[in-house]
Amino acid sequence: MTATSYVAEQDFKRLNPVTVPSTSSFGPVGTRTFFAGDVIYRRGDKAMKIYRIDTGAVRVYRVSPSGCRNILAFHSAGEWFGLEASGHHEDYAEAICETRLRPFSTSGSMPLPVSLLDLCLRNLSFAYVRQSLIVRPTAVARVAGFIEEEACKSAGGGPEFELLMSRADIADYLGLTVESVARAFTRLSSRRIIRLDGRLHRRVRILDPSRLIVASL
Amino acid sequence: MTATSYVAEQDFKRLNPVTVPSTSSFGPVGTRTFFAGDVIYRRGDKAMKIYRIDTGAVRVYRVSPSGCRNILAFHSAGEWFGLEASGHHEDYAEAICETRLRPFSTSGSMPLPVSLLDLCLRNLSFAYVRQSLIVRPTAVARVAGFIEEEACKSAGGGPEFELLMSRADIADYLGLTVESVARAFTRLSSRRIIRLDGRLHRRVRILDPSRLIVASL
DNA sequence: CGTCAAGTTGAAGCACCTCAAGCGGGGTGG
DNA sequence: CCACCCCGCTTGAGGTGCTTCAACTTGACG
Repeated sequence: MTATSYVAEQDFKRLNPVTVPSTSSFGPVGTRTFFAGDVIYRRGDKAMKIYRIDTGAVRVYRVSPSGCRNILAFHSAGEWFGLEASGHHEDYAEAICETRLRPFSTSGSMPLPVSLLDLCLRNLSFAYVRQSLIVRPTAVARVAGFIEEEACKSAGGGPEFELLMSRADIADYLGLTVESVARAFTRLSSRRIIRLDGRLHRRVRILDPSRLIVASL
Repeated sequence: MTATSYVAEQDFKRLNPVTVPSTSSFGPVGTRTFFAGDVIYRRGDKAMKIYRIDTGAVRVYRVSPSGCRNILAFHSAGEWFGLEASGHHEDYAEAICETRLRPFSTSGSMPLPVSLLDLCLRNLSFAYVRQSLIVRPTAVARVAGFIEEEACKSAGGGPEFELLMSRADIADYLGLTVESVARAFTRLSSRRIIRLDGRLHRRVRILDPSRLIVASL
């Protein structure tokens, strides 16, 4: 179980053209833009805001005492994250691609456009789904379940969609190694259950939804 | 019905700063008693109440499409459970041993003695802890982490405590088989990190806390 | 064209799972 | 009272699948 290096995508970010974070007058706090690998908050930071994703995607993770990164959740457009029980963040949040966020202060008197309880229940529900993913016995089952999940989130159930996250991110989310994830993808691909295309093989087309479900059991 | 009543040492001061008024002041809802294996609610039941545990312990689980039981959480004295996002329960709840509960209606006009948001945040926090447990690579690491967790919850960090749940429960919680859990226990035991005693070897004494931590990494 | 990052593939080793058998305590019935 | 059964736990042997380490491919960028 190798600890993944997080330096990688930050280097990648430096190659991207730098744009000024737009401070459009949207509500009490403006929109902020992040690039792949940018840190949104760190463990230990004061938790005073919650964030809504306009475009892009975010990974929320913790680092175990042994140094392994453990991704708790991927959040994509329309979702909220950043709510903490205590006054400080217990985890890290990073953009996995170009991402526009709207922060909302939780301490201010400004009314929030979302119920904190609903938000929390939704994230709890996500957590339970992930738990049922991780305990699946084989790597193929976990990856197949992950693909189903992403298909629902990204494409509204449509057959084709783009994975925003790297294989390493998926591995740290599913509790597998990068190699096992890659092998699971190729196995599903060679069995004609999915097809992989595009840059870094991150474009997924589900060819046989019913066999994908069978594979995920 | 097996009247196997494991009388748990309760000190329910720890997690909840909320003080619960006596049942009488809350009118219609009283205390209910369950025995080991009794069902508290089922998947599909209308979710109209939340429950506070007075004494005993509860397992909350789901059943995967493939028929595997997946335990999401163990709750013990002082903790709350049963809150659902939708109007129906997505999971099952059963008593692990003799358990006294206080149900509180969430729909009534009666004020609740606990913040639903706090409750939800706490359960989310539990879920994240469990996730970091499950992804640990080896069976010994998972079981060691589980023992630490239970020591904190049951004995307030004390060196000796009683496991309320069976090895099968632990297995379904950690994503392992019963045999692997048993082997991990014996391994920790023969390495003099813990000692197992009592009925069904459920009494655990932590002999070497620091090596337990090392084993859990 | 060289470099680097991300992904894929191969080979060897080990950990977990499966199946099976063996304990041991508690409860039941003769 | 004692034998028996049942259930939970433990232990053993064999097979499978994941991890580890390593090499290779591909695409992007300068």
